[in-house]
Amino acid sequence: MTTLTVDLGSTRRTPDLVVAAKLEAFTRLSADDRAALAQVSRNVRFVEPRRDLISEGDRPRYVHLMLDGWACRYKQLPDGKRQIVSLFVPGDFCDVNVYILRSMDHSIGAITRLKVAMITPDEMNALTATRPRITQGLWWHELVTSAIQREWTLNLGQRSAYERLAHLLIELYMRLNTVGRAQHGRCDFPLTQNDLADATGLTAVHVNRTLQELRRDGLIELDRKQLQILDLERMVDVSMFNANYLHLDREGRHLDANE
Amino acid sequence: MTTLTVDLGSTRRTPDLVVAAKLEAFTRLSADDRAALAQVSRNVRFVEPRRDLISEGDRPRYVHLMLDGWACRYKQLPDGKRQIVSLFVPGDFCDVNVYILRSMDHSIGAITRLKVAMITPDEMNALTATRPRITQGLWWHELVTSAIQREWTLNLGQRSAYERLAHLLIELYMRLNTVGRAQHGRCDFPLTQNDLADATGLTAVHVNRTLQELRRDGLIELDRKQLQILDLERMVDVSMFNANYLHLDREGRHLDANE
DNA sequence: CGACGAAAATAACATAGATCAGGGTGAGGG
DNA sequence: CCCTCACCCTGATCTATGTTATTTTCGTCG
Repeated sequence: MTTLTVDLGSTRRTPDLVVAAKLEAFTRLSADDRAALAQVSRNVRFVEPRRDLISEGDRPRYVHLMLDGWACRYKQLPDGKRQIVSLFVPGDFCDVNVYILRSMDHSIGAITRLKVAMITPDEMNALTATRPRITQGLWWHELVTSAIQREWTLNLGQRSAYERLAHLLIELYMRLNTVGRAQHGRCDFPLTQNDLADATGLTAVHVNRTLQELRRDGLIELDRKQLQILDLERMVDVSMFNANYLHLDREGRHLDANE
Repeated sequence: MTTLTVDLGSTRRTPDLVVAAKLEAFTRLSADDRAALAQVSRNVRFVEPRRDLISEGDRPRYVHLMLDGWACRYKQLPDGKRQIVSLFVPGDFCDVNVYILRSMDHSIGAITRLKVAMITPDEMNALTATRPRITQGLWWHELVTSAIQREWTLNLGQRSAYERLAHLLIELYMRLNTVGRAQHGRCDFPLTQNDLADATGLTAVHVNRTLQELRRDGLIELDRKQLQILDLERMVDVSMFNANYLHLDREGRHLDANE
């Protein structure tokens, strides 16, 4: 993980292979590993914002891999309420193994325009059969995904609106940072206040009020889909953010506040 | 765990092998498969109520399998708040593959006295290398566990206290039913109102009031750790319960309301 | 450039659920 | 047999967040 110095020239380390960046948060990959990942990402599909990549009830046929753009998993209740249960950023896999199930119990929707790789079960099997580090990496990825889901449960169950939003912002910043899409406290942030409301179990009105509080307190700037975290340390503090659940603990790896 | 009262002759299908019952909700198992599961469950440990099976920060060394009793995953915040993020009932695995991680990001605590099998990574590998149906079953189990975690997110984010509690009660009833520990709307229910509060993100006071509403509305009886669901259909209705996320959809299998 | 729709902001008011402060009850243990 | 401790229950009050409704800003597209 190389650090960047100047605020801006933000060269992306692996513009073409975010997945590799993601898995390398856990394990080192060989050139062959990277080639295998690239190989498996050839079958690409684009999804327009606000369209579903896959809908509740569909039979899952592929493993999806986010190459670019943001997406969300969501569930809808008969009374119309919607909960975003998780978010996908570049480098995230949807569900290694989903195709075991008969039908999706939730939908996956595009937030921005999406570039996704569609990987067949056969390709997945070939990958895991021949590339043990990737296999390990995928298991790690699944474990982290579960850990994030648990943290969201905690977030919704126990944190106030203010803490909850701060926590979500840090999490996303951290996740983007590990794939080289966030530095110096700054990252793209395409969620609308409505999306944030659906993700945090709050109202859009209250999200609006609370974001303003965060701004007033000098913690963040958020404007035109750009997030700037002004004081990460205080953000971590007020939201009781503990990064252990992201399991970014490869040997020799460490995150540094201004990275 | 001995069964209760009169009511009916509730014969348990697989008293000694709950896991098998669980996995058979998804796939058929051969006699050899069952033998392998029994084999791997030899190394047993007991945990007293309110003690941790494993604590946040510990390095995970085994896969745990619940042979008897109830447990919960929980996370604690620096300000003392506690969230139960999931519940384990007999037949549940803790985390196939956890041992990949350096340290636990949450604790697992016993609710009742617990009988757990401790399975080593080697044993797991041997199991998955030789028993493909079990391997498939374990993947299914992991997918269902994730789906439950997402449903909890939805539950906390969008349902009212009344709906939320009703939903949780049905889920647990269903899960117990698939391993033969619940029939005719009745099952053991060892959670205190405090536990329920920690699991639903409510106050114990409000859980109390809400349970009384559920009783008043003729939906449940809950007394001395025994739950009776009086009107499953209405419960499903008011809580907007949709069983699809449990993926109990093996061919030829179906749940029936009074089972 | 103007105009239209989506997103953000504001304000007044309503309420589910939290908080606080007790009181009651029943099962196990000495 | 009574004590005790955990659990359950109750009532009064408070507040974080929801609701409804309207206005303002912004980005895009003709």
